[in-house]
Amino acid sequence: MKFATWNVNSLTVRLPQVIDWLAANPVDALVLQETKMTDDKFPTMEIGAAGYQVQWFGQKTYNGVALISKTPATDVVKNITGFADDQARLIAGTVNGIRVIGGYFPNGQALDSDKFVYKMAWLDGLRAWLANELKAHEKLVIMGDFNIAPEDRDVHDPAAWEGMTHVSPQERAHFQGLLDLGLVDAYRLFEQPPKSFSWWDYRMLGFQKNKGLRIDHILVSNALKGSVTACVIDRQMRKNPQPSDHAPVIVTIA
DNA sequence: ATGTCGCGTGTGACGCGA
Repeated sequence: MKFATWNVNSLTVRLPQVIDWLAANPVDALVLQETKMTDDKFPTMEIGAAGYQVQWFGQKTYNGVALISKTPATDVVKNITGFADDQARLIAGTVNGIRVIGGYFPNGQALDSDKFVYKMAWLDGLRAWLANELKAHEKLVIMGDFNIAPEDRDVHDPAAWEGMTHVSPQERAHFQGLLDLGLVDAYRLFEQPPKSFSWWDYRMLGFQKNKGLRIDHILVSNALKGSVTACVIDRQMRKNPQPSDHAPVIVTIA
């Protein structure tokens, strides 16, 4: 089985790339972030025509997530149960007996921002809910744009990022807290090229200079850990004429 | 270091978020 995550930075703009990508990468499930559209605008027909099922949850202008799958997702949940949120950031469903969760974690903007307070609260809410999800679903995958670079090796220039969001001790403690629930970072189960990133700023030739961060992650539950055979970042998609600032990440489970 | 995108407003430059 293959599962993937991709922050598309507007599904309106990126839909043709998503359709092409699915044709080239026939995954069992793909979660999208930053669809940036209300539910009435969601391109269900086009995704259906590509041979996929889809569940979606969006809002105007910002955020928005979707769960695309070969077989229909069941027991679908939108946002974190028990955490009141007016932003569309999470979708979960069961696909082929595996609980699949797609999340667009808050950015946080700056450490002294109200948005950072929200990010911390969202992460607290996620951890509490995820603990219950893991009790109910031994086989679980949570993936998405975490907006956290877990370690310095996930940052192109750790010194330049000191004092910024995505790399702070608080955020990294939250990432570790998720792992402590019984999850593992699938990408780090394998030897990977140094300076492997999943996001590059559109500005300042970020991609061309490989000035990026690894902030898009796939965490798998301990019950699945032994079956993971590969995890890769599809950097090629960042070379498209009109790319998202994020590349897809794909995990293969035997 | 903030040079790029995408969106919404409201017709076109600008503010916002990333």
